[in-house]
Amino acid sequence: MPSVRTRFAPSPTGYLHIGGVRTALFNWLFARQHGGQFILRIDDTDQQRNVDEALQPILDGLHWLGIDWDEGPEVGGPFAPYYQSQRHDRYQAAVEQLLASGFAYYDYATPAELQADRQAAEHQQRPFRYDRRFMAQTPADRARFEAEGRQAVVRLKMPTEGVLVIDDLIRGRVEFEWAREQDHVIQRTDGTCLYHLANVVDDHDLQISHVIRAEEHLSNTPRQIFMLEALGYPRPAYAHLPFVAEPGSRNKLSKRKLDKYLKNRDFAQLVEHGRPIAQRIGHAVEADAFNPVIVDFYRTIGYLPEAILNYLALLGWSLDDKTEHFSCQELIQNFSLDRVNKSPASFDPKKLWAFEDWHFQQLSLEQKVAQVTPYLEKASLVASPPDDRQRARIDQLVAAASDRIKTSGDVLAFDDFFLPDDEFPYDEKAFEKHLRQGDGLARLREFRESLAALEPFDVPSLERLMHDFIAQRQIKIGQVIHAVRVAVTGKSIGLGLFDTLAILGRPSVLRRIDRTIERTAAS
RNA sequence: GCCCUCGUCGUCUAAUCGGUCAGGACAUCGGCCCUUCAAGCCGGGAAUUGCGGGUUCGAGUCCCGCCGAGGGUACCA
Repeated sequence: MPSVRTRFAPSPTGYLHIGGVRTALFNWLFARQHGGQFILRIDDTDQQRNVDEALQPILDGLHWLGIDWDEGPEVGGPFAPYYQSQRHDRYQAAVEQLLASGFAYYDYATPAELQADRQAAEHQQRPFRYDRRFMAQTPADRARFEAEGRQAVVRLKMPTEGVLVIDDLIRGRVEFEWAREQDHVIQRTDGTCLYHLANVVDDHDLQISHVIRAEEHLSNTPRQIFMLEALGYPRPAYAHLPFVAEPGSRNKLSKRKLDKYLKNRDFAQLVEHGRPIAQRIGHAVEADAFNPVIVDFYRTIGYLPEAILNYLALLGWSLDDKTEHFSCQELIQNFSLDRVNKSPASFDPKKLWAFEDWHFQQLSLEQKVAQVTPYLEKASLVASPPDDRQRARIDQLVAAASDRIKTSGDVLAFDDFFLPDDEFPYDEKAFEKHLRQGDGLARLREFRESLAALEPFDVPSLERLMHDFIAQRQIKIGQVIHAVRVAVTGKSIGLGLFDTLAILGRPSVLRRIDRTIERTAAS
């Protein structure tokens, strides 16, 4: 049985697109499930800019997600090089073979002539097909055309009749009439080769067994099959995946349309949640990469790779009518191409968020702490690495925060636990409401006295203290708790108050309350 | 224009050979709880399966015709 070999072939564009990840993921899952190889090939045929620089973010993104490749950049492999820009001699050889065997020809039509023909066909409302009037059949023809100052491209000599049948693993049987196909160009006048030729040669050279790619390539498959058969290559299996579409639409998700997506409430929320986190750790938020269409966005904010992979896997694939949560291992075990959907699936930021929440809550306390600590370090809230006191505090905080932390970066919402007692900022609205108005300040002073005498200073004692405190005064807990919270954290939202006080510890709590009381005096 | 693909609640989807009130999840809405936030618990609404025909005792599932969306039709990938 021939081994399963799949590939992901990104162009070095400088970023890893979320739709690209889904394609990579399906290829990877399929290869891993069958004990085959997953190959990373770089489609840099017409790349002007610095390939290394534009490729690195893609490699980094895949590494981060845990999508590893058996052959390709960084790891090499038996079929190197894995960069199309370095494989030109292979393409040249294929072009020559096609020419020699009569499956391709030199063509001397100018772009202007072709354009005119195309328009004429359009006016007559008939399908356009090049009539080969500048096809050179002999060396003499070539010399004659060249004497006229014409330059040659190489075109495929496509069949003019018959039907091509493709058994797509996802779409089923698809038929194309050869007569509708064009004599596509495979080599330009400057000698460079076009994508489809390169693609066919590379897939063959790398012994790709299953071509799993986006559906935009389905219509391109006939010309590729024509080439590979003319070249004598075996036909790989094909699986054309539906697009990952924009939120609430059938259009392909695109990096360029961020402005438009931001008008979508859910999408905007995703960005609004991430922005303060990114800013806090010194990550540029205007940068192109700060965009939920790009994987780096999620890495910056501290999403879990498992959550993203789980969500993406379910975008177009499902196991049954109820299973939603999968680890990578479970995906590898259960994935199958025949349960991939045919229709485009739109990207839903809210659902991704729900997966992130679920996966994060699966983590042990220790794992959560490990996830979260780098964020505190990057924001300079703790030393790097944190000292023992800070470490203990992170443990306590994460435990008390419970599911309030959903992405690693969320820990920064609790920065007040790591700021000096006389430096954490106050939310002015909350301060006004709970400390300047009503009797919050008076309660705070009284409560401070009780706190000073409390022994031991832990959660159960604090609860008891509060209970007695409000019972004696015949007041409701809300009449004191908010004032205390704002006094010690500066915020009106946060952890349970008793946890907050216990984590801070008595000296810190008293200093913070004193600072707050002084602040009410100053106006 | 022509060719190809797709079309089930707002979104992701489920529904063996056609066969119980079209199921689940996310979102949404209400209620409970309550110390803010987050959560938790209980409940609700939401799809005449793109539309119109046909076959059948019975169709989301089969057939025909429309419509809509996307892709291809490049010396783009």
